[in-house]
Amino acid sequence: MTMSKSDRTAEEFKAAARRVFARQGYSVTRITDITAEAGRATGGIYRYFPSKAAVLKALADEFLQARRERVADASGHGHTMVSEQDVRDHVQAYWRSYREYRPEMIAIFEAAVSDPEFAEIQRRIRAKDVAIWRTHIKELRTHLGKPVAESAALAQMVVGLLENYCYTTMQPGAGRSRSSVSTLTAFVYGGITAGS
Amino acid sequence: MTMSKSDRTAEEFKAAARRVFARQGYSVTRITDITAEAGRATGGIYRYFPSKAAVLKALADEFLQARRERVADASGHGHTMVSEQDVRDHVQAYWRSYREYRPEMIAIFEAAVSDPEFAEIQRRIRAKDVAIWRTHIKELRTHLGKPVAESAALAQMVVGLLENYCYTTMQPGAGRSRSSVSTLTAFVYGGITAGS
DNA sequence: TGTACATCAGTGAACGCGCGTTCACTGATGTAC
DNA sequence: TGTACATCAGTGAACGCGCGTTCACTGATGTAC
Repeated sequence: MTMSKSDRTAEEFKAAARRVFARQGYSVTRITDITAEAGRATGGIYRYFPSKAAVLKALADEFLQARRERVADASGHGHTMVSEQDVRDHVQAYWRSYREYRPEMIAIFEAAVSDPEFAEIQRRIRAKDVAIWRTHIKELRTHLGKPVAESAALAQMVVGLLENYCYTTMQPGAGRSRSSVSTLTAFVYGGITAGS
Repeated sequence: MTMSKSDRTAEEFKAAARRVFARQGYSVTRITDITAEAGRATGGIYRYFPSKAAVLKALADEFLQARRERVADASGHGHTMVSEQDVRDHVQAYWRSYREYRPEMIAIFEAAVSDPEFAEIQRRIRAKDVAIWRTHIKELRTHLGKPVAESAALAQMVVGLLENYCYTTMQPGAGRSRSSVSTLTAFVYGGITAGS
């Protein structure tokens, strides 16, 4: 894992972009904000990234890669989803992942509004989360002897709720937010175990 | 309520903007898309609206006005919130309102990403919904003998869930979506009656 | 260790594209007599 | 009803601003001998 000078500069630009996105979001960020944050001249970033969107694309790809590895790890451990505590673990995992990748989440979210490429990336991220939750919800509802037919819709709601809540409470400019994992867990658990 | 020719043209521009927003959203919409949709020359819209944002502002104000009247009406009827059916009524009201004002909701949502004025409008809309739901959740939880302390957080989650779900399922370009009021109601009811 | 040359990272002023906005003009509608 | 003039809605080509992107140049690092 040795790194050329060139690689390091690219990393610095990415890191600077992350910091700027965290501070002010993606849409209002100018390419000069990123280069200034990196302490470099405007044109320099184009040696490493062909466009502003490409910088975010690189960050998004790293996030996707990291998540793939994380999911691969987790699936080996034979987790089950049968209790509220299990739900809590997953809610907490989502919350933490969102907080860790907050700049990416915010930026992808904003970019998706006007750039179809990021809309697609966002759709993929969501779809993966929904698929995971659907499996878990099926398991939990089976365990509780409840019908399983609505699992897909419930999963979509859970993911929507988590995404919206994290996005809203971790907005750029919002103060540091206390974790609301407990209340969130209660709500999600109540929601997915409800009905018939 | 008589309308001058001038008033009518302004209305036509607003109606055209609504249609365009519904079709393709706000961010990617160019002022020429709106004027073309209205069947007029580019410059004409500036006789009635000082800017592109002002067109959306006018639509947003109409929405806010309509909602104020609707809330005033409803509060006279002495609604209560003690059963799942009551929750369903409110979920359905949200769903229908969102569908009726879909162009405004989508456009305000998108505009909020880069324009602080619309971020503030969106915040106001949300805050009002949260306040209403908080009252209702308190009532319901009191009725069920459950602690009321988390009502504000729960209300925020309900509104976030509803907003996200409506936005996602009513995206421009998404096919006509069946109403999911039943599943949504079950989830929300389960969520807000959960805990202790 | 020192000199000459090549390569390459980095600079920042200038460019140019997209798009919101303007404005000189036109044609229609209204008013006076 | 008809003519002359004023007003005002509407036109669309041109303007100009913001910002992403380019490119001729500079200074630093690497290589050969």
